Amino acid sequence: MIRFHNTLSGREEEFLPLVPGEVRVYTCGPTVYNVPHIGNFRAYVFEDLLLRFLRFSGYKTIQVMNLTDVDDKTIRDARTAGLSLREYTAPFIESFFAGLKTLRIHPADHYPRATEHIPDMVRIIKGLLDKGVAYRKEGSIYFDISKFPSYGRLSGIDVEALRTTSRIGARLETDEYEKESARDFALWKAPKEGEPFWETEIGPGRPGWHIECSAMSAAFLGPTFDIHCGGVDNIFPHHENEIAQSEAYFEKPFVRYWLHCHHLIVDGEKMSKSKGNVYSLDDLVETRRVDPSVLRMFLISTHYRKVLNFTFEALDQAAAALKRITDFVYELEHRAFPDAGSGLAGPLIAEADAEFRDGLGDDLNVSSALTALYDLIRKANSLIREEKIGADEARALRSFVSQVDDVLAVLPERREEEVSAAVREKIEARELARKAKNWAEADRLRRELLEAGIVLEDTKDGIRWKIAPRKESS
RNA sequence: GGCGCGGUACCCAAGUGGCAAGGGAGAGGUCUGCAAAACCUCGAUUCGCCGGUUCGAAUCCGGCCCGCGCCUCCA
Repeated sequence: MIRFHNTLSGREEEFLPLVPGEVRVYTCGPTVYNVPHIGNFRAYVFEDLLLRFLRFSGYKTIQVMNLTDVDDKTIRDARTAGLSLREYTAPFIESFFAGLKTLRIHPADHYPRATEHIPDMVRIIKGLLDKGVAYRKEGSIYFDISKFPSYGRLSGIDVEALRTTSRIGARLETDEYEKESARDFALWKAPKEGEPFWETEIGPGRPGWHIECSAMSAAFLGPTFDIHCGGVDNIFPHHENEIAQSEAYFEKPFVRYWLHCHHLIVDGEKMSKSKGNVYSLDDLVETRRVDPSVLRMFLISTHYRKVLNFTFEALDQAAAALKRITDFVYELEHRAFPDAGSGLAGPLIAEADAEFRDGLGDDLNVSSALTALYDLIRKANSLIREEKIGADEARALRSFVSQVDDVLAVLPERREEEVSAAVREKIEARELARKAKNWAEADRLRRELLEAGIVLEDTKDGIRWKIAPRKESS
């Protein structure tokens, strides 16, 4: 059984898709006015884990991720740069997709752009006007939240309090607003001098932020779909407003399960430009040479509904944890196993498999799932040591780890295990020195190789070497 | 002020009524020329604090303290 914590109910619920065997998922994507940071990627990695697990569990998945390529900031910055929206956003979109690849995030089925779905949005806005739940004011169109009784259900916000209160108890004079209520939100914004706008049947202008998700999710997934994900900051107002628009227009339930991931903080503090602690993927992977697998391991290993604290020490710990898995795989692939095994590997795998599935099925409890894997590794290593794992069993274990990694996707890409002739010669020279019991020379060469990222292991079956994981440098 | 998340060993982190998972780091040991890898052993009489319920609580209830997030078109 799969259970997810649904923000709508505030508790865990059994997950059953609308159409048996098929899951439709909408994941809030990037606003492409800037290079995405690792906090953004935490959300995408979480969503990737979710989708991978659903497929691992036998579901067919359809995933849509939007690209918000028109909003206030995008317009503002494009204007400053003297570029069109399309020109301005192109490099950020590219950076976003490059990041997905780096972190081995499986591509969504569709990446619709807001600017390419204006007609879909206009249709909904027009419908909302016709139904009387939206109104025009000075060229803009607003959604009237008083016409949507369940407004506030997702976020648990009291609409009455919202109407008169901003933060810290400060009262707002609602009369001063153009909108009829302080918290009515814009569906369509009147054109402003020098800003891009679209000529449409509801008049010239550009879309409000929330409407794109209502329009594009319906276009690809239908008016009702299974899962909608995003960061916790989107619960209010973004997702609350999406529900209002979609349900008021389609008169059908919008999303069945809302899954929100918490934020990533850095050194215990919120990422912010003023603190200078905002990291992009390139800052870590290119500049500091952090292994992308290690970064993914780090991002994945804290439960998605908890705040994740990014520190370089935590990254080192993730690297150590990952190494435990990669060393196990290395052992399975490079050791000479006896022909006959003990028959103990099968039950071990079955047990780990069940625990792994149960763990992730429990609202993506990665800790439990990883424990299943580590338990298997410890027990299997123990059997390997006792020569109780046969060649077939080693293959079965390797295959199980691969299956698990279809979900986690943390094992490094298979590196070409080729090194330069110079390194190869050095390894041989070190072997000769060792055979001659010239320990000083052998150790010196080993140290040199280690600095070049080559780890040597002397086993009773002979020398073997592996490429050390990349270690970040600051 | 409202809504929400969290406080479990040196670090990370599961567990949500019945003897406190797992990973890392650390200590000791086996193996090894030495390492590396691996395995074994050790490690919280205790789960932010104080009360309460219970045969029994990290887990339920009440109160308090601390950290953090959102309530600004920030995932």
